[in-house]
Parts: sequence; C-alpha cells; structure tokens
Amino acid sequence: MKHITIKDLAKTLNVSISTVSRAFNNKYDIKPETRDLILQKAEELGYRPNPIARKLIQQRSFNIGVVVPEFENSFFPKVLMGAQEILHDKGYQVLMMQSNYSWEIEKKNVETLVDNKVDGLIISLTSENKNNSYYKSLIDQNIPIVFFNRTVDDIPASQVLFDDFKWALFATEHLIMQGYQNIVHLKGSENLNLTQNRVSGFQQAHRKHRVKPGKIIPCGFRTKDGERVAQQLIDNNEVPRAIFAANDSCAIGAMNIFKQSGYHIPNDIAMVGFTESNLAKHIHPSLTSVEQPTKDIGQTAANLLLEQIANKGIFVPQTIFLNGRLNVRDSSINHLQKNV
Amino acid sequence: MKHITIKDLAKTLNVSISTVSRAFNNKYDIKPETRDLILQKAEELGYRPNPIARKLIQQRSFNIGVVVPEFENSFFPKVLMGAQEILHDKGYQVLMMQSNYSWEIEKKNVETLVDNKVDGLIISLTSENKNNSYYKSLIDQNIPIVFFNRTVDDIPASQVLFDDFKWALFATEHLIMQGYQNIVHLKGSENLNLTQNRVSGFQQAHRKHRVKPGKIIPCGFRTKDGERVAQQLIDNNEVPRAIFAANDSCAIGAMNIFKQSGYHIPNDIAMVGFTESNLAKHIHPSLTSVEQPTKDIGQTAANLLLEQIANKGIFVPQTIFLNGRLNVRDSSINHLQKNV
DNA sequence: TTATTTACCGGAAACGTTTCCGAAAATTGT
DNA sequence: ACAATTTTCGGAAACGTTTCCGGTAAATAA
Repeated sequence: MKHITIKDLAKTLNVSISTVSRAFNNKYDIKPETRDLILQKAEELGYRPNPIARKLIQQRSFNIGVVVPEFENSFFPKVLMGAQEILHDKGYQVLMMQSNYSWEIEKKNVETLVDNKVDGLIISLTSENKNNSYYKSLIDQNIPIVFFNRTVDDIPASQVLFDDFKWALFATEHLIMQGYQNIVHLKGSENLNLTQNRVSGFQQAHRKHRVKPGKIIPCGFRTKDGERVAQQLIDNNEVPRAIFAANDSCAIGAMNIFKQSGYHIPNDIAMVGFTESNLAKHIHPSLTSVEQPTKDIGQTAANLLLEQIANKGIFVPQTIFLNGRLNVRDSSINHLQKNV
Repeated sequence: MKHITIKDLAKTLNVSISTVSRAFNNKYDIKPETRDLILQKAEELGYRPNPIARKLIQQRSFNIGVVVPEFENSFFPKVLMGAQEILHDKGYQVLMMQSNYSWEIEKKNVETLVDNKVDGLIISLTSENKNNSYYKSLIDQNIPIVFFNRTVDDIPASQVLFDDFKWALFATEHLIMQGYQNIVHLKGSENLNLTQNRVSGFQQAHRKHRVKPGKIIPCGFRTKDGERVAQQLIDNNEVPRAIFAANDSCAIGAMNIFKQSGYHIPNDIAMVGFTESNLAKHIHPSLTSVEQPTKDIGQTAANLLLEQIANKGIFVPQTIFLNGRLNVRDSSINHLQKNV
C-alpha cells in the first residue's frame, strides 16, 4: 500500500501530470469534464497533493504561524481563538507555538515557522530588546508579520495594541477617586513596553490628580511574584492602602498572602488587577480589573496580516489600538466613602 | 538580497553540493576541516538548510503535531508544556492545533499535520465515535500516534489515561462519607469515554456504600452548562444536597447560580469538581476537585511517542494510567458532621 | 615497489509538485 | 474550405535538498 502521487494518478487516467495539477489548482485552461474526472478518480484512489512539494516550488504554504509566550493564562488562548476564526475562514491553517517566556525558544520557534514557509506571522514577544534586530531582518526579507500587545519599537510592522498607558491611568484614577491615598504599583516584567506604559499611566494619574506619587515595586507577572512582594511588604511593615498590580495573576498572589496574614480586602487593602483573567469575577473578593478585548485583538491581527499578505510589498504598517473596559468589583470599593 | 541555497554555498567554497550536505548532516565521510570550513562560511552567509526540501526527500520533519480540543482551561496547556519539554530536548519542534470541540476541524488539523509529514501525533479527541475509522487508517499507514485522556476504543495505539472511573468513585465516596444523602452528578459531554467512566464511578460509589443511586443529569463541560442546569434544578425545586460535577467549569457555573439564589455552599449544597482548574483554590468557597497530573501526562505521552518513533514497525501499543489526587476544600465539607 | 584498503569527494538521480512554453485540437470567422 | 483564434493539453525545467554510486588520492599492507 504505497503512497500515491500525482504521477500514479496521471498514469491511471492517461493524462499528463500537468493536467492533474491543473485540475487540483482549478486553473482556467482545463476542460471542466476532465477536471471532474480527475478529481473523482483522485477521491477514489485517496490521492492528496503533497503540500511539501507544493511549498517547495511555490515558496508558500497557506499556513500562518503564531508565537505567544504562554497558554496558561486565558489571555493568549482567547486571542488565538479570534485569530484562528478569521484565518480558517480564508483557508489558512494556524500553527501555534509557545515560547515559554524564553526568547531563545521564541527565536527558535519563529525560525522553524519561517523555514517552513509560513505565509505570515502573528507574534507577541517575551521581551522587547533582545532580538529586535532579528525581527528587523525578517521584515527586510519581506515576511509579513504583525505584532500584538508585546511589540518592539521602531519597527516597520503592523501592530495591534492595547493602550496600556490609558487604562493604567483609568485604573489608578479609579483607586484615587475611591479615596485611597497610599497606592503602590506592582510592576510587570522588565523589557516590555507595556510594563513601562502601565507604570507611566500609574504615574500620570497621580500627577493629574495632584497627589503624592505612589511607590513602584518591581514584581512580575506570575502569582508567585505577587506572593513574594506581598510578603516583603508585610515583613517591612510597608503595607499600602491600595495596590494596582501589573496583572491579575500577580494581584491574586498578593491578595492571598494579605488575606492569610489577616488583612481584609478592600477594607485594609484595595486591589486592582489588569488583563481580566477567568479568576477575577470568581475570586473572593471579586477583583477589579482592566479587561482587554481578547478576541477582537486576535481577529484584528489576523485581518491585518491577511491584508499584508495580499498587498505584499506595497503595504504600509498600521498600528491599531483597541478599547478595553474597567470592570469594577468588590476588591477596590471603598465602603467607608472617605479618604483613607 | 536573494535567498541563499546550498548551491550558492557550494559554489563560493568550490565544493560540491553533496559535500555541503554532508557537512550539515554530520556524516562520517567528510574531513573535519572541510566540515568546519563549510559550517563557518554558512554562518557567515546566513545559509540555513531548507527544511521543506529536506522533508520532501526524507519524508520526515522532526516536527510533532499536537491536537487538543481547546486552550481555554488550563488543563490542556499544562499537558502541552510537559510534552513540549521532552520533545524540545530531543530536537523536535511542536506544532499545536486546537479543534475547538469540532471534529471537522480536528480532522482537518490532523490532515494538515500528516500532509506536512510530522513524525508523530499526540491527540486528545473531541468526540470518540465520529472519526474512529479515520484514526484507524492513520495507524495502518504506520503513523505514530498517542492519545491522551480522550481516546477511542479498540484501536491499536498507545494511550496515556487517567482513571476517571476510580477518581469519580473517590470523589463521590468523599461526598458520601461526609454524610450527604442526595447527591447528583452533572454529566459531561456525550460521546466521550471519560464521561461514561465518571458516571460509572459515581454509580459504583453508591453501590459500594449501599445508598440509593444518585440522579444523573446531562450537563456539559462549560460554565454556562453548569449555570443552566443549576437554574433548572432551582426552578424545578429539585436542588440536591450535594453535586459531583463533570468538571470544575461546570461546577463553578452551578455554584454561582446557587449562590445568587441564596443557597449557601457547602451548608445548603456541597460541591465537588473534576480536573483541578486554576480557579478551584481561589474561588469562594474553595472547590474540592480531582487533580490530574497534567505535566506528567504530557511528558508520558511524549516519551511514548518518541519510543514509538524509534521502534517504528515493531512497537506494541501501551496504555498507561497515571495517578491523581483529591483536593478536599471548603465546598464539600460537612460542618455539621452528620448525615444530611 | 606494487597491490589493497581507506578517506574523502563529485555527479546525478530522486522526492512530488507547479509553471512556462509550445503544440494539437476544437472553434470561430470569412 | 481555409485562416485565425481559442481551448485544452503534454513536455520539461525548476524548487532545494539527500543519497547512492563511483572515482581519485592518500595511506597502509604485502
């Protein structure tokens, strides 16, 4: 039971290889009857064109590569769903890889994808300044790329972004309006624009409302980062009145430690997270968080990429900002309704 | 700036194509000095062997395909992490695809992967009885496959499984031991062995302890399924004393509705979930759940697959069961310590 | 010294397609 | 009926590798 190729099919039908190829590619210069005949016989014999041979000669694959740092939080999966929806519709298959927050793996992943002649890439970086030049060279090679959320500066590529500055400002403003005075920010991973933007938004909110600048503490994006920092704050006797965390995981980690140590949320410490996680509305108390339009991000990125593939060569990079929402929940509400 | 091929490299070095190939494949019949020379020059010129051409002739890719129903719950991502870890170590790249609970997409995904000559497949099915024969034919074609968690009967393939029957029994037993009398099971998606196994475990627990068989209600795996069924129970005035749910999502959906309607958990209704989610320990009250060894599942599947690839042709399918853990939390504890 | 083995390398076929070019067959116009 | 198109098809080159087969030069054995 050998693998059946285009040659076999051609031979059994007494037509040329080219004709079979024409049938499968729906070319104009083939008689409809012979096309149908060929397709039917192919079905019968179980012939499927070998996409590798096709890729080799066409230098394209109808595959799109997606690389994200992780799949554990629901953020990236949800973005992926959005992208996949659009791409499947247009006949593309989606190959996904996770870099596990390592930019070596990230680069390796992107390289395999490129070597395998994906028609385009959708990427969210683990870190911005490490392989900046690598991505520049990819773009020079005319490979369509769109970045989302975690992107690099000064690069002529399309991007779909979330206005971290604005929403960090809103989130912080919310805390200020609730009357909290001593607010600290748990800062995300270094080397990411979004980290800096959230810091800036946090600061801007303080300036805007003319209150004393809140402290900024390096933390990270994972639950255990939040736990570690919370413990530090307790040990150093520096527990603030409110916390704006880099994301939900970190916020939740901190919350757990505080709760364990007898602090009440929000009465002792108010909390706000970022990038609405599944947990936010279920945890106790429910966590105020900034929600990103995950599905929309994926869809927009996919559309941008398709557009870029269509107009290869003559496209202009676009940067699209999408809107979010601040979901106010119990963790940040000041029940006393006065400054504390 | 054209794409540089093996020919170009050969020409600039005045060696034959074969020699360059030998250098990259680390063959025995090449002088070490020339190998180093070639490799160095390749680095310099930025030459990378085209894996597509290589695949075409070798009929293999050093890629492994993984297909799972979804990435939203953390279960599959965690399994993937485990598998990826092992496979990367052995020089394989991992291509992941999600079927989004549609077996048409699942089949399409598997087909692309196979067409692209992946060396093996790791699969968790969306449904068991739909494309059984399709997977049979793949195995007949000698394509290494290992299934995990959601698998098909009567198929000569390796599988890594979780003993759903046993752990459903344990979970139900736990509820019985806490003294709850009227327990119902929210049953998962149809067409899955694991669903039936969990049902059987639930029933067996009742038999074993000689208590009146608990009711079984078709539900599903998603939060909204749990919400829907909980609402039904309330409307029909059939709220049970305890619930063993098909999984955490469904359990949490039900919990929310019950809480909203003024029921207290566990004092009015006790709850147990399945497949420990991120939420379980953070939700209020924290949810008792059966934890699966996610990472271990992925690693075991990967190792099984590698073994099968190595001994292609002469392997015997193995079925490995991995152990879990029942995490007892607030949602199921009977504070009254008597039968209710 | 010559014969034999070993180390290293080049040529060419092969993998399974697509696509260009030209030619035969069918259709149209005169 | 014949020329001019148009439709349909076949042949062959190309994509970028790997691998088999053979050949030369160096190394070893006799």
